[in-house]
Amino acid sequence: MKELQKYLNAISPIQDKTWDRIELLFSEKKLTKGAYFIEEGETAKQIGFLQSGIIRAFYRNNEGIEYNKHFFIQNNIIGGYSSLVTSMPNIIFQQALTDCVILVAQYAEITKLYDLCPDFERVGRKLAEFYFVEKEKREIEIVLLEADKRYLIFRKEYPQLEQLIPQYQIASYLGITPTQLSRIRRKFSER
Amino acid sequence: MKELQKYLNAISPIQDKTWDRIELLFSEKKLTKGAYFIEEGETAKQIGFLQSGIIRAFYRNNEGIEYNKHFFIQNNIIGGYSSLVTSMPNIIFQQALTDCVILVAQYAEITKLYDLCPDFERVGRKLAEFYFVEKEKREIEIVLLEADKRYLIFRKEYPQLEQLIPQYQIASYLGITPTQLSRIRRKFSER
DNA sequence: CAATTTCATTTACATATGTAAATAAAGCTA
DNA sequence: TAGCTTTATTTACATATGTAAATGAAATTG
Repeated sequence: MKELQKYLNAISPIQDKTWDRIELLFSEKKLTKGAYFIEEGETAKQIGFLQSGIIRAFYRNNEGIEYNKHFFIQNNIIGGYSSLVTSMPNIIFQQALTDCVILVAQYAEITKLYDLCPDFERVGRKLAEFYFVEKEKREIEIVLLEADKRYLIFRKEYPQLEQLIPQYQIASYLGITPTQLSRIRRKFSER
Repeated sequence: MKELQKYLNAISPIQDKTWDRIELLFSEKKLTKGAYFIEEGETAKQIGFLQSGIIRAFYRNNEGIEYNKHFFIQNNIIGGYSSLVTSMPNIIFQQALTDCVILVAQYAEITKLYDLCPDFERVGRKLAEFYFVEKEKREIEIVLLEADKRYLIFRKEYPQLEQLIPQYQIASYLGITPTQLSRIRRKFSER
């Protein structure tokens, strides 16, 4: 719990009594490798905080081809934001790539608390803004940079991850096939 | 002004007296073709509502290569959202592709009004959420679809635009060269 | 209207990436 | 540990896209 408090406080300061209320909303839950935090067809209801483990957020098209939109690592908020705010079924799913421990809260409870604690609502808004900026950056990377450059950015952004998850998950994040990632890796190791 | 009121009301209802205050913040401004609403290096201060004309939002990298992130058409909000919320210099610029008439307000005045009118703040929040969802959709398109499919989506999304702006602007939106767009267009017209 | 500039298309070639199948390596399980 | 399954790499070929330069068409301007 301590880590969640630290995380929220770093975004925007929250009062101690606000934290007392927040704490009550979250409870610990375990996800084993391969299990889903958000599944196909569901409408998102919960929000989480990843205490340990790795989760991927991904999209799957009609032909079953998947694209990894994002990897979540320790001490980050998880949950289907678009689905939460639109109340439409998820099109982005979230799955544990390793065993995970998460803190889970009902999103409806969170928004209720927004009404009572403006300092907490500010955290929520800033978080959304931060995600927006991140997304803008990634969109530009995807269009303007080639896969080898994006691979280097991935390694910088997630230094630990490369050892922990399969190559084909990384390829999917980069928007290329495992074949192509293999070629890129060979190219870099040859020098 | 009427159109702006309609636009905001459609997102979330605003009271008449709230609208009276909003109206005071906006004033009309003209942009001639080629002029910038947001320029390089600046930090965004203003927000606008496009009454007529076309504006492109684009990114330019170190080598001067540009990527059109978005086209704004009539009756849409414009402005450098990321820069407004982070107070960092713009990395996305906005330029008129045709002569434009816009309504302009100081963003600081807008946020001040949020404090007074919760119904207006709700509009702001919903708008941000809507943008977020749009972005998620576009990210998926870019990674998962090939240029010819994205071209068809562009034509559906902006039916009028193809006649009004140069092909190379469209190519830049699709993340390809004018050469490649030309090939794609030929492919479609051959059938 | 002629000249100039801007834009779109085409051409030829190079490269990045995809697909499908084979092989190699690593990890898991009975 | 042996055998099975999953994952990673390699190979051969096809295709999408890029680059650079030439050409053609359209728009603009003096």
